[in-house]
Amino acid sequence: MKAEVERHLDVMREGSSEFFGEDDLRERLVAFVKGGPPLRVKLGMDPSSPDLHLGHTVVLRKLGRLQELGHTAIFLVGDFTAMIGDPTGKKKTRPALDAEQVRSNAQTYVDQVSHVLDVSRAEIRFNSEWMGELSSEEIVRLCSRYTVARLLEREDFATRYRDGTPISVHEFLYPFVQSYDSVALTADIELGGTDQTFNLLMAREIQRSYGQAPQAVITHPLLVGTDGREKMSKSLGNTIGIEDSPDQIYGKTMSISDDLMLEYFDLLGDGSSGWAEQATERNRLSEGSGDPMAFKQALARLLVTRFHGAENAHRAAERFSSVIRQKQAPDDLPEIEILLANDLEKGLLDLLRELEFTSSNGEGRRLVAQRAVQIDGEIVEDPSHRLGAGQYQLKVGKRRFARICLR
RNA sequence: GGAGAGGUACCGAAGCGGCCAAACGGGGCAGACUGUAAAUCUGCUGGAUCAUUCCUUCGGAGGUUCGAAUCCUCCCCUCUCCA
Repeated sequence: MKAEVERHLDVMREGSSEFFGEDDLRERLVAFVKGGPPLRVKLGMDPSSPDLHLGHTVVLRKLGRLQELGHTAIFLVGDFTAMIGDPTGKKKTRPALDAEQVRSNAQTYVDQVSHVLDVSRAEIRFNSEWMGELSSEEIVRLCSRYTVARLLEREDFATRYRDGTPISVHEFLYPFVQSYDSVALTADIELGGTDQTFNLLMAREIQRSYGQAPQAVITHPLLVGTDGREKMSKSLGNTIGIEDSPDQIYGKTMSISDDLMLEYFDLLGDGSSGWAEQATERNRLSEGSGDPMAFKQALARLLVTRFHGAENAHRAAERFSSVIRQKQAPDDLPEIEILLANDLEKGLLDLLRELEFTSSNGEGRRLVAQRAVQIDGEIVEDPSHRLGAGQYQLKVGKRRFARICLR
């Protein structure tokens, strides 16, 4: 009995950063193990960008594992909240989204989440469900439960206030809404990134003021983006997306720094078979021995496998080694047919733009001048180069290839 | 309501009548190096043409000037202090 409770707590702690309210939770766990109701575990996400990435999966995996222990996984889509725009960690006001955008993002979220979580057994909720109903009177009452001074304790607000960066009043509302979500869902546990600590803790107080037992809060370290600097985020363009192709996931993973790859391994690994096998190698690397490249390849394969299966992971690995390492064009490039106009020739710069390799002729000229453009393996020197009818292999930079047929 | 400060390219930030398509840093792209990297070094980084030149851009709209991102007027937005 006791061991069972500890087992649950261990899973909760694993890979986490901080755990608040553990003692209260233990009591509820004991009740659960004795046949009581499962704990309600909340994880909320804003459908502000349509794509989920590896950063989101850290916490999603945790939700999935708690689900496997028999608890209720609640995936909350913050469709109402997205219209406010989460100010967390932001240096300036985040643009609010319109209802249309939010709805379509929300739908793709649920689809994507199904890669990491058993959606059929989870409770999928939208906070517009209750927030849309809340009267102005109730909103004002909700706001009376917390003070401005306490909101300003938040690092991001404090910084912006001090630096004179604008803070709109509606941004103050965000943590209230998020807290109210916990009330509406009667959450026992809420998961989130460390950047959400404030919001998550505030929910405990709001729950208490509504006469509910406060939720436990488990925060997790933020996954650093592929740039190795900032947290992974779509707007910073440093993500590895759940919906990325096998080649993209593999290639992006290979491009991260050695330091970062260890962090990825630790945060993204879930102790399942493939990961466990690499654990000893991982320890060898942190001691300075071992083969970093082989390890990174293993990591890349594990990640591709998770989202696309072992078969695709194997193919991605092979393609990577021939295309990038041996600088060969991929052999399964689709051929693109382009019809020639009546002059029977096509200017290289126009062609590059049609393939969307460049966005202007200036950029094309630059690439030619930088000796980055190859046709059939030959570096092109002349930007005004013209191509007649025929088949060509085009290479731009390190990894942009095209097989074209001009007719 | 009063008094100041400010809005510059993807971001940060100089410029304050012509030499400004606009310094510098970051980011991005390319090349070298490498283990695929990272770090480092070099170059490029509004558009059309590349020979000159032309077009669009410095919150918005007007105006003054041969000529404005730079001066004037009005408007919009942000910040600070005081009420």
